[in-house]
Amino acid sequence: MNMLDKLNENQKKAVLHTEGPLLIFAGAGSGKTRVITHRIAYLMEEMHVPPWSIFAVTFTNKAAEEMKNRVASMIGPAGRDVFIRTFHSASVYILRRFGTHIGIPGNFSIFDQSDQESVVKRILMEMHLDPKKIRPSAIVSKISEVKDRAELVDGTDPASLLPESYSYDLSEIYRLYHEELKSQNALDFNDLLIKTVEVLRGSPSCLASLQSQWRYFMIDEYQDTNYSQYLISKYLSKGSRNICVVGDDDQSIYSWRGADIRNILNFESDYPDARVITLDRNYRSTEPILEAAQAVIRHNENRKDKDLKSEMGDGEPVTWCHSSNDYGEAEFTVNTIMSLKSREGFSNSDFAVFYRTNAQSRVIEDLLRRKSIPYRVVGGLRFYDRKEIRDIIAYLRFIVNPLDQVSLMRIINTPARGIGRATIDRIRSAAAEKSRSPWEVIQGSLLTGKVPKGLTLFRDVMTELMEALPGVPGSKKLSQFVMDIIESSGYRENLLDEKSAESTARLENIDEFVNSVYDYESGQPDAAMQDFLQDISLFTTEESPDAGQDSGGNAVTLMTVHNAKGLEFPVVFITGLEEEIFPHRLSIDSDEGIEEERRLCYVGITRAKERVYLTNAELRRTFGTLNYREPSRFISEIPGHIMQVKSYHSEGFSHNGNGVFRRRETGARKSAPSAPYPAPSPSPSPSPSPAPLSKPETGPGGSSAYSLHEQVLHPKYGVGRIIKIEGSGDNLKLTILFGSSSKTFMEKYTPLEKCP
DNA sequence: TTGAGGCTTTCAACA
DNA sequence: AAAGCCTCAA
Repeated sequence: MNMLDKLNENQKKAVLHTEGPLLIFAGAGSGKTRVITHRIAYLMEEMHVPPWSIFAVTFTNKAAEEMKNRVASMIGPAGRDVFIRTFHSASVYILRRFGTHIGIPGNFSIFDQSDQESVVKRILMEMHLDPKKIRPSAIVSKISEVKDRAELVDGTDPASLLPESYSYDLSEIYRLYHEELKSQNALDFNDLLIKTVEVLRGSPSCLASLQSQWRYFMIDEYQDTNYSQYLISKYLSKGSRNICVVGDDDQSIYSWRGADIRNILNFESDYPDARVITLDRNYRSTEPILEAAQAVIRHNENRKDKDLKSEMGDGEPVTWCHSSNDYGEAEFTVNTIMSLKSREGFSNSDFAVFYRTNAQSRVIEDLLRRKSIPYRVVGGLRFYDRKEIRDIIAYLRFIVNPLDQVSLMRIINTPARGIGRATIDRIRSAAAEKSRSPWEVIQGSLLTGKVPKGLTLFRDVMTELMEALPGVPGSKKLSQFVMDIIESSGYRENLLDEKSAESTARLENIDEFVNSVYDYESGQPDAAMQDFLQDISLFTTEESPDAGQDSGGNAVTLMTVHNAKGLEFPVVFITGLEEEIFPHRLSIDSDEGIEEERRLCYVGITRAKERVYLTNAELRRTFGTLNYREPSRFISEIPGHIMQVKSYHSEGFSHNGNGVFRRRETGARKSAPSAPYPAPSPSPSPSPSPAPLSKPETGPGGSSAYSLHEQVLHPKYGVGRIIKIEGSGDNLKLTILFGSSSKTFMEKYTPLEKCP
């Protein structure tokens, strides 16, 4: 078997150690994923372990998908039967199978942060507290923080963990919150893990059945596991003891989500017979990049000392570029991208631009767009977070789980059907009085007095849909069902009537959503609607299907540094390296905070294979106002002699055009920047090479069966003339002129007839 | 009850 | 700068 030939000594040892506990300390770029995938392949090929006996968890869906693909490409399609998921997704799997043992029906809703906030907001109002003074999001994060804590999972009264001395009773809110979730048959993200622990602890038969199913465990990014995740790994692997964890304390960046670094540091005391293997040869970054990254991370006090060695040889030094403002920073970034493309043959997909907060992406996006460089934004406003998608999902969620009031309240008057606050209050009080759920009140017509027409309509439409819910696998296509909802709820018609650029975009997104349902059902023909909903609730870092200008793949990648974890790119820009941005203002007051920011910076730099550009802007617009920012301390932690220093002065005006950023004369800033930083030497700005011609737009309706100016018959609007054709395939859109007004339709939804 | 327009608040990272 | 909340006229 030459599978092992491509591995170095320690990697090989890690692959060959299949029985008993194993801890792999894997430095950045040391081939961690390679080891995990080879280990899985080795287990299957050489040890003849069946794929379904292997349990692997990674940190993101993306990483899980990637790992599946890599395993499949090594050993063929059987690799796809290995259980590779995120912890949350594995928990949903376990809860679906065994949740009923602890009273959780399979059709539970999963509440994300905004769902949690609306629950809390209502509780606050019922307690006569002002949601404007006490922010629901703050309460939600306190609740979540407590639920991440080991003590709670181990059965301590939550009230004792909640901070006191507030003007309100936090533990009362906490209690009501959970009562509310229970009554709505909903779980939040923390619950998924906590309830899974409960199942494993409380039901020996469930545990035994899972332990006999899974015999080999691999936990990636172990430094970022929280206590519940630690317990889930521990219980599941207790039978076989074949647990392999992989991690790097320097890359722990999720302590704010309850990640507990002690899990990895205590592994050896948990498993005294554990084998420990360290991977410290870096196969990703050139020497100067690795040097700079290590120079930064060495400033952390609280870490295991280690030294990574680059196997990639010498390269270009890391560049620091100081700009006068955020617009200039973006200009420098985009100019450098263009110049590397034309002079050194890099292509768009070789570049990644990182930032600390999502809001920073805008300036860079603007400039990329202006220069016609295709880009994609990973994370940020997720596709499933868009209003119209959330609305449709709320319909689905409510139909699957009629106790889900958060969803009900979202859709009851969306689109507008004349159900306002007064009616909703009446429903609520009737529900409370009769101890029924709001839907039971609506459904059973339990309201006294006259009922708005819209409510009766809503009741009838929803009842019909609930009866048509694809229950038996294969009875009705999920995608067809979703299309029915979009139609019969009036959602689609409402958007069609609006005819604005925005409503068109929304229709497009809804169409894209239907496509995603279609893809899902093709991949999993037996899945029920509840499976689909639960799966997509966990799918968050998925990039929007229509992000950027070009989905063709060759695009510059934009994302937060957090999102960059586990990825690599030839050229990396880390932007906004300023005090109060990166490190972030809210982390700056504590050593732990700063150290986590520093690890984040380390993660960012170590994503790069060949080039790193660190940038900061002196003047940045935040919340609509301009602020001066000092360069980040992390820049000063890189010795001047291994870094190339530039400064870039923006040409032209700022984005808002009011001259705030009027160009300074080059050299106007003669005074050296504050002491610890090497003085930026004015250097010619990278001259923008001729921008590569942007791809010509996909010709209108290349393969379409329709042609411009053709006459067609619409079932509702009658005969019209096609005046515009956009998109193609499933996205084909036709704008048709009826008399003096025009309407745009998605071709795939519209039964049009051609008129000869 | 609706929806336009004005005022306020918000941006930390994510499953 | 942009989203969300509130108010008020219709």
